[in-house]
Amino acid sequence: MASRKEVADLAGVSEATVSRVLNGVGPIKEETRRKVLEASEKLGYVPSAIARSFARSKSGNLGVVLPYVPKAHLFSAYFFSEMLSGIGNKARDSGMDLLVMFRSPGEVMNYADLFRRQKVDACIILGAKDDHGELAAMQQLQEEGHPFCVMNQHFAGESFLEVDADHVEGSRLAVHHLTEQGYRKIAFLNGPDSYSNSQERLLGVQIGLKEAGMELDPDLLLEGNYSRRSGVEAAATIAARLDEIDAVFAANDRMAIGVMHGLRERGIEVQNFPAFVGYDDSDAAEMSVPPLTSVRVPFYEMGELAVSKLIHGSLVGSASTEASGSPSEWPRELLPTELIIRASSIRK
Amino acid sequence: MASRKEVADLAGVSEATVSRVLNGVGPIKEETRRKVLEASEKLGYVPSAIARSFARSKSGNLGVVLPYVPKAHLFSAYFFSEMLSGIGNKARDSGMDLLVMFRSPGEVMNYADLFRRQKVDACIILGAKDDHGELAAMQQLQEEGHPFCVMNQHFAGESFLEVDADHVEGSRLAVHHLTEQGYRKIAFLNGPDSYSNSQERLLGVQIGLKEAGMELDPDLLLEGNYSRRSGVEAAATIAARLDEIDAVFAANDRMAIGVMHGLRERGIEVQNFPAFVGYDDSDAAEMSVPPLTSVRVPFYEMGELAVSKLIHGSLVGSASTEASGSPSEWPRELLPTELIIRASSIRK
DNA sequence: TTGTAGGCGTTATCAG
DNA sequence: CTGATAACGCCTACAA
Repeated sequence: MASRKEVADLAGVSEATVSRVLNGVGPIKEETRRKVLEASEKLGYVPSAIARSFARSKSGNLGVVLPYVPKAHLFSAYFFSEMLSGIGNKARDSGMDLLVMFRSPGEVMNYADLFRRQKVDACIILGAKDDHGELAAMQQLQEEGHPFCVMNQHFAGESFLEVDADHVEGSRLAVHHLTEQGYRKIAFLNGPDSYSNSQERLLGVQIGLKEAGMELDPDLLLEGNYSRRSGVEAAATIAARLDEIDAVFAANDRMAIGVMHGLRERGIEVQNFPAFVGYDDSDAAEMSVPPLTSVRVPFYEMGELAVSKLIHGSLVGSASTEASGSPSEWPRELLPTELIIRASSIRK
Repeated sequence: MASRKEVADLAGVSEATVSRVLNGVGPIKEETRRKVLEASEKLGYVPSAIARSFARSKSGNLGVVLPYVPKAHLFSAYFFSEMLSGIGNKARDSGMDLLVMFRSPGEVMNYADLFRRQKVDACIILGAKDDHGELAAMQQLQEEGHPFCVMNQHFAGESFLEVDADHVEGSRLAVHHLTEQGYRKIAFLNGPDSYSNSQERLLGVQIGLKEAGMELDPDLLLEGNYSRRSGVEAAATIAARLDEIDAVFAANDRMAIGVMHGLRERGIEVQNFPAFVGYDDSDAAEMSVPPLTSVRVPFYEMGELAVSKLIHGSLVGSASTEASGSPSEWPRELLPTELIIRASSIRK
């Protein structure tokens, strides 16, 4: 493999000049540039990313932390592959590589070490929970001035850079869609309270009901864990009170589908199903029978946005990796959600 | 951030000794070790991964190339997230980090440059196609002696390190399951021929039919592109000849479900559906209505295996990153597939 | 068992 | 506009 020195020799210039040409830095005489490029081409020279990182003290990597994926599949693959694609494409445009890490079940991630070891210049955290260890790890990142972005989770009272969708509005839309059609007895199957997303959905549901002059019946508020199985389990409750329930709004598609399955298992026919609305508008919604009305979340765009913010904020790529912006610089702006209406929620 | 020199000073040893202790290299007096560890702990010293990479000329990264994910979602997110999890966990155990890259639509990947730039020490290629550019890129890798592994795609005549599942057997099992129950008019909806997986499925189908004293009716061999949509389209053909078809085997779950949807759209009732068998045993199979019989592929395990092979083969981690093994060292061993029987294929 | 010193391939600074 | 040259932080013979 050709070295830079060989290129320099062949081009009749110094190594420094080769470097400048290849990095497009500083003013270079056109002829010199051409000579260098030719020599480099001919020799098949490729600069070492490692050496460059070393010299610049920057890895050129964007870290992406993914949640632990248990057998139960609490998290939908759709969710993450969409976000990851968005992140990946945008990162590529910015010349960064993606370093992905899976959070492990027990272990509390020490995010700061990622930076200290210089494996990443910035990072995006997906599927975080609002628990003590997680919060502390992020606060440390913040204190040490490492650029990072949290997706799909809000930490109240903190000034983290966050990217999220408007789940309050998404949930309100879902409920409004139901009440508008005359459904009055709406059960809400939410996810665990430890995700801000769940709390936001609850709020949206309450707002939606209030708009229709109703309020959430505590008996009709159920909690699952975002897995299909938990939906199946919730179906037991729902089946038992089918006469007091005419619609079900679930906090994600997997649970909505789980409930449908559970009802079927109990011999309840589709025509006797309550109306259903899910959330995420994942593949599964489209594939479900009946096709599931669902709240679309722009995961892909959220991924892109997270990268843009990280880079655009001069948090990465600029000379100073110092402090991330102040709270006021990063107001919480939410991407819009949208209701996709399918057969499951249409009044028969 | 504490430097190694400070640690050395505090511990009263040389930097080299600090390095040895932290890397567990060479014989060290227990007391020295303790002193170094203490000093390092107290100062919060964290060695720079970049500098280490530089000194060792190894990035410590395992590259994972993912296919382009089009809007059409030809590839199932399930498929990749499972493989990625398997790869990720195993890689972590081996102290490697994952560098993921998305293939872009037009561009022919130059895999070799990844290595030349030293971004990765080894790489795993997912969702490769058997086309000219792809093959050439891999041959180059092979020639230059870079360790890599191809998953889910076989390149005949090449001696690449490959990890795949036994799709011939998986397909045979699917067909056998159908013929065993007396289904005789079996339509096969395959994927594009440019994936070896499709070819293997076809072979398995032929074997399965032959075992039952039948053979594949060319009119009942359909081709989709692994997307749900292509299944919906195939449903047109199937619906038109519903009297000549009593079972459908699709090369993946998405297409199987697409066919079901297509039939429903045409007003065909579930009780008049042909038997269905899908492939991959993805989430969707379980969520489908009726639940879809499918061939389980151990994607997670395949991911783990790929990493093991790459590492175990001393292809990575050892001093020599020279040639990858000879063909005979890497015979094509296939992970077992398994038929998961659900309602869709049970004789009513 | 430990210290010394050379080298890894770039970038960046400073002269010229 | 271009050429020297000093870091960069760690690993690893080699020497002691």
